[in-house]
Amino acid sequence: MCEDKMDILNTLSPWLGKTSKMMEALMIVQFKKDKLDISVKQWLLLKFLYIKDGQSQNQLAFLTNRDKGSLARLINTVEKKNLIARIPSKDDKRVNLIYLTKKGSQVYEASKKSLEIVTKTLHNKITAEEINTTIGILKKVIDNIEVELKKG
Amino acid sequence: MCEDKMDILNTLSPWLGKTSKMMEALMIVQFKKDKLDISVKQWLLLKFLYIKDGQSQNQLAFLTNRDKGSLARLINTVEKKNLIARIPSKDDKRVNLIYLTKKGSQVYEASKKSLEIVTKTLHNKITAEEINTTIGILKKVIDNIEVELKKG
DNA sequence: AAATTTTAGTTGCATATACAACTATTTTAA
DNA sequence: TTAAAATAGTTGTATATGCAACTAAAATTT
Repeated sequence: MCEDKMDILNTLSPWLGKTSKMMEALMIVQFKKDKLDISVKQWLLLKFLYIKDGQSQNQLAFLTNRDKGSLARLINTVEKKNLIARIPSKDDKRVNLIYLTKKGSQVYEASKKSLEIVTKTLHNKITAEEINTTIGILKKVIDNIEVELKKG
Repeated sequence: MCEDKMDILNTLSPWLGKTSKMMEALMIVQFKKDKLDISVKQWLLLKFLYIKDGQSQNQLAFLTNRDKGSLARLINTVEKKNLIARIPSKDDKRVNLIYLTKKGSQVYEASKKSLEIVTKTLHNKITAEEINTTIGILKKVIDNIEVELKKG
């Protein structure tokens, strides 16, 4: 049956990349239609802040799976657009707490409508069970990698 | 049952990104262990050329799901390492045909061992059927997006 | 055959990323 | 309590990406 010939790197991996890229493209198209001048990565940052305001850069780097340096620059970009603000923590002078500005909050609220449309497109002919199944398998892949990377 | 609350953007999407990122990290670690001085994107380019040598930049951009400008620069980087060479096509003076150099071929051959190790790690507790299921669902997502993007 | 359109590739610009070296501050240990 | 180690964030460097404007060449129209 040749089941052992299956190879995640040659089969699954390209589809993961393509799906991510196309989902991002679709979101960008919708954001542009709705006159939202933000990228998907910027949007994701707003989303985490909308859920919980005043998080440190470190926490946000963890949540967004990003290098802290990379996150610092993403924050620079979004801060220049006046969507977020860095407020130094009083408890720990090393820490910046990041807050949504009024404008940032408004932009995120506005993005919800765009995302609803995108979500509707994505879900055609796909069940919640299928999504859960997929996530379960991806978690197993991630777990395998984490175990391996911890070995050193 | 709340099945209708499922949302690909909030649930599946982060896992796609995280899995891709971690697979890439694992490959980089293995490449470094094996003294291979290439990135995963560079490796992918070599892979497509190893399968079929002498492809145009346009073809390679399509295969790797990249913008042609982005691919041109990726080729610059890999060409500087003397792993590939641009050869102007004689039939069509606009076209560059990209060939693996001897060194490029050797590097790709060497990478196979690294990839075998990575593949072994990834496949722990995962069946071929699960991989196929996942790919099937991702294809449905991609199909939904393609239909939507073609609408304009 | 000349004019137009399409195609292949390059380049400028903005965004995004990882890694490593660095500063400043806080925590832990001696 | 001073020295060492850990932590938060910034910055330099290299890689990578998309979009749009551009050049050169080929294909199509007229």
